[in-house]
Amino acid sequence: MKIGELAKRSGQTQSRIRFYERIGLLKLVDRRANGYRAYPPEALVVLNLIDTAQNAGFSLDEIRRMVPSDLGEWKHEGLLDALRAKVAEITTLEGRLAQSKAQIAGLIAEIEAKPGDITCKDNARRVMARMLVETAERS
Amino acid sequence: MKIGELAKRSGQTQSRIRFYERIGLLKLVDRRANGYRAYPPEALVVLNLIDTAQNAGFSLDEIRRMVPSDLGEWKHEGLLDALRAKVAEITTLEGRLAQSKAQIAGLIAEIEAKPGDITCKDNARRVMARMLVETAERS
DNA sequence: TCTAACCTTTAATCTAAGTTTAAGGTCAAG
DNA sequence: CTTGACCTTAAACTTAGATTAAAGGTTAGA
Repeated sequence: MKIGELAKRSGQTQSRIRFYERIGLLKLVDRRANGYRAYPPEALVVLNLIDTAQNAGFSLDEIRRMVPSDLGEWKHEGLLDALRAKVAEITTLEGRLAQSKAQIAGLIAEIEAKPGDITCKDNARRVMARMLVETAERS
Repeated sequence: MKIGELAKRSGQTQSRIRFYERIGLLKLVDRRANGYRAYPPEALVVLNLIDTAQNAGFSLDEIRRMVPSDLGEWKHEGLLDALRAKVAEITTLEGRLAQSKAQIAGLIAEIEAKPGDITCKDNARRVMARMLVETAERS
């Protein structure tokens, strides 16, 4: 399979596929006499794997460490550790997002609760004072 | 207040404070005769505000659009819209994270459920087949 | 043979949010 | 008057994950 076909079948750009090769992520490639890249069908599997892992939040660097690229010898214990670490990481991130969301929601409520008889400027001051309290609490 | 003091009191680096000024985020600054920057106390408030907003997940670009920098005229309706949009964005992100987490957790379970009588290589194939199914389902 | 579709390479460019470096001006103390 | 702390600028560099451009080689079909 030439790169154009692999690109079409994997849904990725040629430049991206060449980039993965350059950074040592996709080693499953040969060369024909004319210099063209020749991919075995497994290359499609690897590209899908990379895409899946990336969607799960792994960086290309992490993926390179996890995927053996020859597709047959997973350094199994390291992989499990990486997966568990990633779950923990996501959990942490979820906590931070929930906090941010609550903070913003609170701010919206604060702004909307404008007494109506005070000026916009005064409301701004009131809201700002509240935000600074939150900032102080966070640190 | 000179930049050194502002940096110390805000907990940010001088280069960062100059950078904020350069991109038009911190306009609350004067110059002394010698060329030194002179900050009013409110600059500290603005820096805290930027920090808070950034922690809530806003980009500097978004912050610039939201914060009027003269600290007294909030284009109120735009701010509320931005805040609501950010809450929606966080909610979307939370959904994606939950999905990723579930996917990884499933993968961990799959790997650990290795029958015990098959080889590591065969288990790799089994797990990979499973991952590719998930990839296909996602697209 | 011409042309269009493919393929190759290296190097530059992009975004975000800054940091670092180089070269130099200002100021207070001893 | 010199030393050290502080300030100035512009420009280059950083990371991640690519994309784009420039310049050129290969191949299939009419």
